[in-house]
Amino acid sequence: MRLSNLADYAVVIMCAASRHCGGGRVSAGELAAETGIPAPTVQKVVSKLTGASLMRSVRGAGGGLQLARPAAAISVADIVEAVEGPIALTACIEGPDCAMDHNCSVKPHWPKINNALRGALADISLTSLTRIEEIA
Amino acid sequence: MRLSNLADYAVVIMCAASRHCGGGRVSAGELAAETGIPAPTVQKVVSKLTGASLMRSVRGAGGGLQLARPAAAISVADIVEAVEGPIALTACIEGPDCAMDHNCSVKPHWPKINNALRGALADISLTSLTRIEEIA
DNA sequence: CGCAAATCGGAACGAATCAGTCCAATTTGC
DNA sequence: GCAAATTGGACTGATTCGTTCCGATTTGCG
Repeated sequence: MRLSNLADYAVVIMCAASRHCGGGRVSAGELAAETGIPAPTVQKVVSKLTGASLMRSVRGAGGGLQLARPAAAISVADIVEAVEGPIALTACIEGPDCAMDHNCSVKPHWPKINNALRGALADISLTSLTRIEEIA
Repeated sequence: MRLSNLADYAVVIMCAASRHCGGGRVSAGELAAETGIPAPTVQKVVSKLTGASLMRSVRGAGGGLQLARPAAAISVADIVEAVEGPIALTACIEGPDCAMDHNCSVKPHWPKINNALRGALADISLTSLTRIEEIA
């Protein structure tokens, strides 16, 4: 019940990138300096984010990163899924690895729980995270 | 965004124990045979469950396990917290390990997300998991 | 009253995933 | 054409998770 540090970093990085979205492209080193995350780690997170088409990357001198979509259209659920894969609490949903399988009475109920969690995370968008005065 | 196998097993074990709750005590080996989980693993999960006062254990010959509370009063959130610790997506909530600390604009919003997730899990009780006909 | 069986509890080992770091490929600007 | 800058992927080390085994405790029976 605790997401990995990579996903945590991804949220912080996306939040920092949303501020520079209007200014165009931002380099990975710039994001590392602003977030305090080690530069190589930022690169790793960014690579996953671009792979999930959440960010757009421009290579070469003067290149950098920028959000692929408006900040309002990106939710925490999207970022978490991009870094940690699909939001599924149990592995038995995808493949039949559980020995019980047919006799497991709990199995049919997991999708309901997964949807509840995903919905809770989908309600949080990047704009709501940048609004620092809306905490209380 | 995926809970550990231990927590998954804990939910299945608690669900299996709830059926034997009326019959009194159940041995760990019995639960292992019904759930298909390796017996030693069941013991480990049970030890954590009893430590969290979710189950009551009786040692000695003829002993066994039983639910400490009615099944309706136990939620998935309780079981997950018992096995995996408090439901907190990020570690920065408890201790100041993040270098940003004061400048992190995302930090104040995590409790809201954590509460949303915990609420989603708290709505699922053991009785709702045993009701197999209420899936759809 | 002593013995034996059965059970829970904790500790140790191995494996897998995760976090962090480094180097190579590519592209733009001069 | 050259050089600088940046992304992308691959490797190493560490932490945590999962599994297994052994010991301590308690009850039932002879």
